[in-house]
Amino acid sequence: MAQPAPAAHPPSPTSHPLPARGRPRSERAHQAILQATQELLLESGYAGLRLEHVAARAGVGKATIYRRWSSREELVLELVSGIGAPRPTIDDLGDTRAALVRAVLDPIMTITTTPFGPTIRTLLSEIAGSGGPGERFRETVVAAHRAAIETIVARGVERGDLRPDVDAPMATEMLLGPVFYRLIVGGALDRDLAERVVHAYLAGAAVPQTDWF
Amino acid sequence: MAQPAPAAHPPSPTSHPLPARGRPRSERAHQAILQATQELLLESGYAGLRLEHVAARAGVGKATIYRRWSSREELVLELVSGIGAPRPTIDDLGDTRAALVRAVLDPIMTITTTPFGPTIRTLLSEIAGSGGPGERFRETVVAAHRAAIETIVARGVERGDLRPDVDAPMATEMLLGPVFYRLIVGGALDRDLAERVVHAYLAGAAVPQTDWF
Amino acid sequence: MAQPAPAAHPPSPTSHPLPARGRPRSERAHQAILQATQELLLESGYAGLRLEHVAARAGVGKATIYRRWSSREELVLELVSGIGAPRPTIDDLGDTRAALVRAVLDPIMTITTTPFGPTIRTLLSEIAGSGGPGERFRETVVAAHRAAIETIVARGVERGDLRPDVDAPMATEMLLGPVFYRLIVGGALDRDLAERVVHAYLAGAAVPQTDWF
Amino acid sequence: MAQPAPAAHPPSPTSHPLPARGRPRSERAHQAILQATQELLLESGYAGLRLEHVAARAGVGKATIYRRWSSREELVLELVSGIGAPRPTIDDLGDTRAALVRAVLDPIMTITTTPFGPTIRTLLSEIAGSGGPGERFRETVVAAHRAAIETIVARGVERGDLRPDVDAPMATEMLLGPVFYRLIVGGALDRDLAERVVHAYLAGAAVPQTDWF
DNA sequence: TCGTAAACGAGACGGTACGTCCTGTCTTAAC
DNA sequence: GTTAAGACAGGACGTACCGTCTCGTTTACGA
Repeated sequence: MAQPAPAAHPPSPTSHPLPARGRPRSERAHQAILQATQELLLESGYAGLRLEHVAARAGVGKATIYRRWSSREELVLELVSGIGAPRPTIDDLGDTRAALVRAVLDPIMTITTTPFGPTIRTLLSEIAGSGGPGERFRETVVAAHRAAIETIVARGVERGDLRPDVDAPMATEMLLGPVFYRLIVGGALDRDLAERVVHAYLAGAAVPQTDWF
Repeated sequence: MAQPAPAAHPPSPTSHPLPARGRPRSERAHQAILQATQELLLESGYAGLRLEHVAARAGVGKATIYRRWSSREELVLELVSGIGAPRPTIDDLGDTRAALVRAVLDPIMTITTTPFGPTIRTLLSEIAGSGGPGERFRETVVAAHRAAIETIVARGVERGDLRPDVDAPMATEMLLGPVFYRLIVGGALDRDLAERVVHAYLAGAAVPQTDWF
Repeated sequence: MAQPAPAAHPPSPTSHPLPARGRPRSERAHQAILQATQELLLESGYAGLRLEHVAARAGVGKATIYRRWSSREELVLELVSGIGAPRPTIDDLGDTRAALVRAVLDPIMTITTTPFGPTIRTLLSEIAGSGGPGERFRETVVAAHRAAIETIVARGVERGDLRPDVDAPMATEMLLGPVFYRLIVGGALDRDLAERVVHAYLAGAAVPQTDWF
Repeated sequence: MAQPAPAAHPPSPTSHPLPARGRPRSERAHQAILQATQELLLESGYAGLRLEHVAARAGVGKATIYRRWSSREELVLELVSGIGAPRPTIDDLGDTRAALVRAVLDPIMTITTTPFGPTIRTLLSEIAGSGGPGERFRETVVAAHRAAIETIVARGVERGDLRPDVDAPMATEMLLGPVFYRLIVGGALDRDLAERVVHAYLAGAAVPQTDWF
């Protein structure tokens, strides 16, 4: 969840199997399109994004865009998928709390310090939908975060930091839920949020030593 | 958070100060527009909503729509704002846990059992934005939920059910965050979710009697 | 062909047969409508005339216009018909040439010195058409001119000023044709035109005493 | 004044200086638009002509029309300008009278036997106006007729058929005026009219050998 | 002195067309 | 075979008027 580099163009996964007939595709045009899309997405939002404007700003014909991506959705998703996986937080050193704070802070930093934050905001509706974009976002970004948090929780239990009966599958919802909540509803997205979320998650709200729950 | 009744048209905040010159606006047309919008929103999503189609289905001229709402956004937001406030949960009977479960379950039920669930999903990007629609949604729906939860938490503390040092302002984020998380990322939205969220929130994940946190 | 006074409202031809129940029609509104129509016709032409604007400028409801005239055409025609007949040129004193000049000059003066000139220009297409407006124009304005000219020609023949074999029915075409020609094609509309037309009409273009024609 | 062929699209006055970038304009669409305009103009008149209907009947997008003509007026005028110049009547064989009859008959035939007659009738108001359409009509159609008639008159004088002192500049008004008069006011437009106009113009109405004029 | 009834101003109504903009496809000449 | 350019058919946008209607108000007449 760091390098914003947009992936290479999909039709050539690794190498070019064909002997490459005719004029080769322009890498310059490809990058210019992605760059222009990025800018216009932030200026006008997803709903206001016009491929005609992308083409004009990139100095490219519209057909050159359609040759590479079949729709506005496809094009934008290539940008967002670049958010990638979080650094796996594998280099933990025995501090469960710190690891959780880092896991919460990671998406917060992506949202607030990279261009993908605003982009994601404008794409929320598409991500929430059941169509391709949402699926792709879930498979890449979300799955990575969930895996990281579940790893930390499992280690915390092993280590004796966390209750053995902790509801592990809910951990991601409890810890990242507040981040998404503020993404939608508003509110600060900063280190303080990460720390208070982790604290509340660990400490619990109920008076300890009671058994009414 | 129950009656979908759309508010009366905006220009009359409380009462009608003017003697009402000219032919009055047709309540029939007003309702037909909202009804058609509702239907088409669910059929095609927000991005696919065409005011021309709304007008046609409602049997109304386009001008009659624009006379009431300045944009597609405004129109749709009036629908969503109809979600209104949750039943205040003030009639609680001393059971803090049950009250919290109900507070979490309330938006879940709205999302899953009323037409506003799908509608909200398609409007997430607009709600997350800083424009008028998001503001309005926050002022009505969100504020009501936050108030309800903060009331329950305050009572819980008074009653001795909750820690005196509980991070009360974070309670809404911790409890509703998971609901928004699943709204975006996917996952069941049901009573089981509400109960597990409340349990995790109350119990905490950390091993009790420790003081490492 | 002088007094622009618009006729009284059509539904009461001479007297009021009904006992006149209800509020009587406002003469003030009637005049204001005609006045506003006149102004807007000159500002925007017939094609650009909007009854909505007429109503606004007259300070009148649209229904008040439709109560009196069934269409834009009807309203405008009432204005144009006010052009009326030429002064009959009956007071001639034996000078055929002067009478003809006056007959030609009369419509020229109407066109150039009254508001009906520009109005007629914008209505040419309607007048040329076979619909009601043209019919009305022909019955009133045109018929009067034709009658005046034919009277003068007949007297001229009696008097011995004009050839006995003159093509009398063509006289109107020959004398007023050039006026209409310039109305459409452009060119000065003044006394000089009238005099040259009459001169050419009387003298003929052919060399006299020949018999090749 | 015969071939209705509409001129090529305006932006290429003589030749195409640019290397013609992008897809070239479709000649097929161009002709379809003019054809549809022609038909609808005769069906509904100028005032009733709807570009939306033209586009539909031509099987063309509205933008394709606006790419070529900036307004309804422009489009229709291109049709009318197609009336073009009269056959120059230069091949005259010494018969001044016959040449004049032919010059008068030429516009009569255009009006009565081609689709441009009704078209011109509906456009009279526009032609009479000082705007672009009228200017264009005058520059093409009117100028050609005037030139033809003035040539005939000059030759007639040379030949000794016409008076040396004939008011040559008035000849066009005298000969074509009656045609325009009947176009507006009604009346037969046929060979008889042409012959009577020319006879009256040549013979003059006054008794010959008098000198009272 | 009062209804009663029609006209009044205002302006909303269901429509239709406007002229603009954008979509996704196609067609050109140049490379 | 790809490129930039730009025309293509289609369709929605938001605005402007059409001719009709529905309000609350005004103005006259006949009871």
